[in-house]
This record gives sequence, C-alpha cells and structure tokens, in this order.
Amino acid sequence: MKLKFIPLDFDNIDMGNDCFIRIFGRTDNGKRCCVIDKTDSYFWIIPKKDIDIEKYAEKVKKTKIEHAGREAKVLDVRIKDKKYLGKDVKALQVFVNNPKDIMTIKDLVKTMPETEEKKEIDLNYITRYIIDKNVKPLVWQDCTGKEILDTKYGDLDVDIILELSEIKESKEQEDFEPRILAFDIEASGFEMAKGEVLMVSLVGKNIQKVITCKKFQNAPENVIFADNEEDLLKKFKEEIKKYQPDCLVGYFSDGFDLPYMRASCDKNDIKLDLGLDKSNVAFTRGIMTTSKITGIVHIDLYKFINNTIAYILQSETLSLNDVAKELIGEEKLKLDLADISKQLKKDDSKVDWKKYYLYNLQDSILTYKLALKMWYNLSELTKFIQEPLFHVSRSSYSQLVENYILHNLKEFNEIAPNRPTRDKILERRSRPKYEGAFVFQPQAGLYEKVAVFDFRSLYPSVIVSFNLSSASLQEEGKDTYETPEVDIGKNKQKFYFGKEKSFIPILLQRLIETRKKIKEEKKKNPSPILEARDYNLKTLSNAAYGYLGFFGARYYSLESAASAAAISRFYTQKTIDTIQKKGYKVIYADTDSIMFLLGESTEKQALELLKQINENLPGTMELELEDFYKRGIFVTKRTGEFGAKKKYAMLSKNDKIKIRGFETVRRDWCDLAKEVQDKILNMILKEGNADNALVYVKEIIKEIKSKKIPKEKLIIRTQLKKAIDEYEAIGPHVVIAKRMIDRGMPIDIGSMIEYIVSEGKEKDRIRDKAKMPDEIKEGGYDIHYYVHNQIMHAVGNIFEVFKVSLEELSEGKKQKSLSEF
DNA sequence: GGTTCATTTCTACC
DNA sequence: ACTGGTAGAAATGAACC
Repeated sequence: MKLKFIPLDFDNIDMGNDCFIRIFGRTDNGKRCCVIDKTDSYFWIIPKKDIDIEKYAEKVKKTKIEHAGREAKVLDVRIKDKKYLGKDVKALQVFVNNPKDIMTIKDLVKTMPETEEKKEIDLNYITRYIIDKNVKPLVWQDCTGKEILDTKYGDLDVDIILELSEIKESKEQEDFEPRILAFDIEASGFEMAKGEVLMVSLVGKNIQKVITCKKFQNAPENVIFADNEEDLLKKFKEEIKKYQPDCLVGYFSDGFDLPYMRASCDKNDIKLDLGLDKSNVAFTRGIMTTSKITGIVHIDLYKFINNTIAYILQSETLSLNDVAKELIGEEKLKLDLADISKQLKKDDSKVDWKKYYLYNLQDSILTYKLALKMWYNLSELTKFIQEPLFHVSRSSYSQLVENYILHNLKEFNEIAPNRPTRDKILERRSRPKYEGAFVFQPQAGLYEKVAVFDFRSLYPSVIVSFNLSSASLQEEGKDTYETPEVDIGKNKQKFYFGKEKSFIPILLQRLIETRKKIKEEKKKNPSPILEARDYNLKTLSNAAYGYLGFFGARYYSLESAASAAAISRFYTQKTIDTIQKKGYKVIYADTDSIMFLLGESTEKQALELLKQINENLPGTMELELEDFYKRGIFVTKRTGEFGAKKKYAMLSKNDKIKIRGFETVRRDWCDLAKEVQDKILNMILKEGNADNALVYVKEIIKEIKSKKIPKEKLIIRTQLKKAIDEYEAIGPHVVIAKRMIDRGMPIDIGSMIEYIVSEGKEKDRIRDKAKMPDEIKEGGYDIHYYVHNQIMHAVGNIFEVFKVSLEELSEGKKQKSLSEF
C-alpha cells in the first residue's frame, strides 16, 4: 500500500538479532501511523599505514563473540575511500547485525595491531537512520510497503502499521498543524511518591479539562471528578488516549509533572503507559531528567525556551508566569500556594478548590499558547537540524551545531570524529584560555552625535573568510591564510589555514547565505515561519564559533577559535585606526562594534567612509551602519578613573533609549534602584543636563529616609548558581536560601532567592541583615543600605559626569557627607 | 579590632 | 558539563597592621 505521512517520533526496537526503526507519524488524512524500517549498522576503522588492508579486512570480518547470551559478529567489511578531517583515508566500513554490537566489536578490533582508530562508534542508530535513509523529521514522506495487522512490532495503538519498502520526500510539503495537548499537575507536596496528585489540567485546540479528586459544588462541565488519586491517573490516561495528541507539552514536565505522576502510578500499582506501544513513560536520568513517551512527542517547553530563546528574553526568571507574560502577554492566576499547602495538612475542606482548579487550568492554557507561539521555532529548527523533535526540543546550541554538521557530512564523504572521552574533556578543560575580543577603553562623559558601525556576523564571517577549522589547520606553506599573533595562555604564535575551503566553513557559509535569502524574503512577505527560520539561522551561526572552542565538541579546535578571536581583534582595531585617521574621535568599541563622534561631519560622509572601509575588508567580512544617535553617556568605573567598559546608554534619533550594562538592566538590583537609574538616564539623555535628575533623586532619598518605600521595591533577587553546600563565600542569598530550605521550601540550583536588607546593628554584615520579604514589616528596611549601597551606587557616577558629587545628593546639606547617613 | 586586598559570586556585553 | 572570552561590581574572607 501507499502512504503519505509526516514523521514525528522515532524509536528503535531490539528484536534479538535485528534492530528496527519505528517511525510514528500522521498520515495526510489525519490517521496515526507507525512505519517500520531498518538500516545498516556499522562503524569505521581507520587502519595504520603500510598494512595489507585486504588481509586486515578479512581478519576483521571473522570477528565474533558471545555476549549477553547471543553472538555479536561482523556481517561484512568493505574497504572505502573516505575523508577524515579533510584528509584522504582508506577506511574499513564494519557492518554488524545490531547497533548494540558496535560497542563489543569495536573493543575486539581495538586490540588488533593494524587498527589505528575507530570512528562513528557513538552515532545514535536513529541519527544513522535519518542520515543514511534521508528520512527527515517533520518532512512529508511518500512511501510504499506492506500493511501489518499483528503485534509483531509491539501492541501498537495506531491506525496503520506499515512495513516499509520504499520511502522518499514528498514533492508537496503542505503546512502541518500538530495536535498539541498541554498539561499541568497540582500536587500536595514537592517530594515525589510522598505527596499526592490533586488535579491535572489538559488544554488543546478544542479541549479544556481538569481532572481532580477534590470535589466541590457547582462545578462546570469541563471538570471531571475522580474518586481518588488512582482514579484520577486512570482518567488522565483515558483522556490522552481519546485526544490522540502528536505532542504532549508541559512546562518543566521533564523534571516534575511526568516523574511525579509516574511515582504516583507506582504507588497505586498502575502503569503510566501513555506510549503508543503501551509502554510506561521512560526516564533517562542525567544532570536533568528527560521523560519520553513512545510515539507521542513529549516536549518540555521550559527546556526548549531555556536552551534556545532564553537569552533574548527580558524576563528575570524563566518561570511560566514571567515567560508567558513576555511572550503572550498573559499571566498565571494569583494563588497563595503556601497557604493552600498549610490548609491541606490541616483540613482540606477549607481549600477553595474552585479557585485552585482555575489556577491549574490557566497553567495549561498558558503552556498551550506558548507551545503554539514556539511551534515554528521548534519545527523549523527540527527540519533544519534533521534530528527528531524530541531531541531538538532538548538540545543545547552545541548539540544543534554538531548535529547540523553531522547530518550534512555525506556530501563531503567525511567520517565523523567520536565524541571526546572523559579524559579528553578533562585535558581540554585544563587548557589555558585564549585571548578573546578587543574592548576599547572609553572615557566617561556625555557625547553628542554618535555614529555606530558594526561588523555583520563578525565571527562567522571570519571563520568563513579565513577557512578556520581543524580540518584546514596546517603548517606554514603556499596557499594558506596566515593569522595575526594568536595568544593562547602565555604563548603567542601564528597559525596557518589552507585556502581550499573545508566542510565546516562551507556549511557555515551556506547557513549565512540561506539566512540572507530568508531575510530578503521576509522583507517582501513577513511571516512567523520566516521569522523563526531567520532567528534559528542567526543563533546557529553565532554559536558555531563557541562550538569550536567547546571542550565537548566532536570538531573541537582551540586553534581555530583562538584564531577567529585574533583575526577579529585585528580587523576591529584596524578599522578603528582608519576611522581615527579620517579625523573622527572614536569613543568606544566592543568586539564587533565601533562608536565614534560625527563632529562637524555629516551622516552622508560617515556612510562614504563605511563604503571605503568595506572595499578593503577580506572575504565575506562586512561593516554595517548600526545607527546614528543623538546622545550617549559613559560613566567611570567605581574603582579607578577610567571609563567603564560595557556600560553605556544611548538616545536614538527617534528618542528611544538603549541601555547596556547599567544596574537598570541587571536583575540582581532592587526595583527601586533600577527605576531611579532608568529615570535619570532618560532625563539626562533627553534634556542634555542633570538638573531635573538631581531634584528627582533627592526626592527619592527623602522618601527612603522617611520609610515610605513599599518593600516590594526593595527586594533583591539573586539566583542560586550551585548546590547550597558548595559555596565557599556565604553571601546574603546563600543565607536566605538555607533558611528557606529549613522551612521546607523547594529550593535548588537555579532558584531565584529574594531578600530585603533589614535594620540591624551598624557593624552587621549584609548577610546578617538579609531577611526574606515576608519576615519584615513595611518600613523595616535598612535606610543606610538602600540610600548608600543601592541608590547612590546606581546614580553616583552618572552625576559625576556633570561634576555633581555624591555629597550634593544628600538633601541639599552640602556640608554633610554621605558617610553620615 | 579595624583596614585592606584578594577571592568568590553573579550578571551583563558581544 | 552541555557554545566562547571580557568586564563590572558587591560581598565575603583572609591577610595585614
């Protein structure tokens, strides 16, 4: 029979001697299908030089061993002309029955004297399948095969099972709208198996339901009452079965919702068999748990957002509330969970269950809307990287870059390097750092008419233009690019890269060119898909440089990363020179951007200079106009007389303010200090002087001293970056975190710790005065700390630019110094 | 017992 | 441990007098 379908989830099943791939997907008429296929299992051997390769191949072919109750053996060995890191090699392709045999066979082969290296031993079988059979996730496929009606490949809850004979990409690639179901649970405690699942909400396109075992009056239709926890879990399974989602989406569900439900199922002696093959939800425990459901793609949106878009978000935390607020403009319902937790322990009839269920439902609504919002980012990324959706939604940028390379090696006839071993990683991590970007030493001051140029995708363009990668690194010679002096640790040396384009720079260049096309298309026909593609390609190309210097990378190349930085420094400084020689005053530069004063020159003249600079830049390197600004302000460092780097504010021609590095944009300062700083930066940049700003700050200081500031504005938030007992220096947030843990609150690595500095003895350390916000009354804050350590520090060196000293800020009493506060 | 300085820690910039 | 280096700054903690 013929079938057109879209692959959503992949897994492999071990049938003793054989291993099959099961592709779960949706057909073009909306049916659930499972397509069965297999592909060769193999790895590569690169033999030592000057051996009899035919003989060696024969020897490898005879390898077999009894292992785990069956025979692992080599099926076939083929001698092939391949490339490894750009160099020609004659390699042995060693075929085995079952991917799990690769590990045992390669250990046997390792001991043979002819063996130099063994490669692609750690390539996932599903990745192998996708590459070799060219079956891409989320890309419509036309296939033919035999329909299977029995349970040979598992007791599958799908409409069609097909044993594949032929498959190829469909010509028609219509848009695919997945059946997304969002879910969220509420439980009586954070500890698994101890607490109880109280309710679970489910939200999809035409469904909004809550299942709960806590009964209440006047419940609307979408509330399903369960008799107890066991019944609740069973009803949850029924709903999933009925709805048939392609994707089950949660927020932090890898680490909480699914493991919690599974623990509750275990406790009640039932299975959480959501899998289409009736399998239990399965966990892989590492640093972070992942929860997999066979055939249904479980997506933990928190992970995806954290990995791929967190850094463009303004939110101070990645909590569902903050992220939803920023991305879809909606928030969680307000509910005092600590209070409910108390009531639950005493008398749960006092709990307002009606309110609680609405809260639970809202969480799923937010998760569902976020999933829709993120869908194109996720699906386009999946199509581009070509790894399964489940995997891509959990991948870090280094993994994405690596998989992009791995899935495109075929055309270069390249064998992939292995993942670095533990020892190798240790060795790489102990290497000295190399010198990175150049940052220009600014001078504090208020500047007028500022022009900003920046290099378009500087690092990627340098990697492409100078062909940087481990495969092209070579000795000095003809047809090589010579780098400037590269500083690694205490060593300074030049490196040489061959001019014949190597595969990593080629792939990177392709990525940049694809993005260029998408940007043009986007201009003509803006759409969320193009927006997502543009974003994905931009972030991927930016991550490529970091990947080269990442200790866990298969294509690790410290020399290439260090060279990219050195070349970038060289051209940024050279460009600064050129601009200065034209008579402009350069005021600042950081990595790929240069700021200078227009002075008496016109914008047009600056643009002419830009054109002239571009004519002399090598390869694909290009300098662009970032913008012209009316004003900009730089301040001094707290220590020393120099201007602070990475700290400035600019006023654009349409009166928009861009603030970098200042406390305003840092989450570890209290709202009051941030607000005040933001306001005075606005006043100063728009008015060109500090007169009104000074009046304003004095007013605020008066308010602090009269204890009029509400405590919410004084909360300082700091994230816990490591386990509580690993801290050497016990800062305020560590003390508070300890106290919270003592009180049974769920505090862990990554938790945001909130505290207020309260009144205390003068000589007390900050950490002794730090209190949890609900531990102190309104006005119980430390006046001296908030005036001096927060407000003054946030505004002091801004006023210094106008020669207003800190003393003058103290309510007009000029003779009184600040230290007397 | 108080001052000074190095270290630890967090967060931002690009 | 899950892309890189550069930089500012607060607060602690040890060294110092």
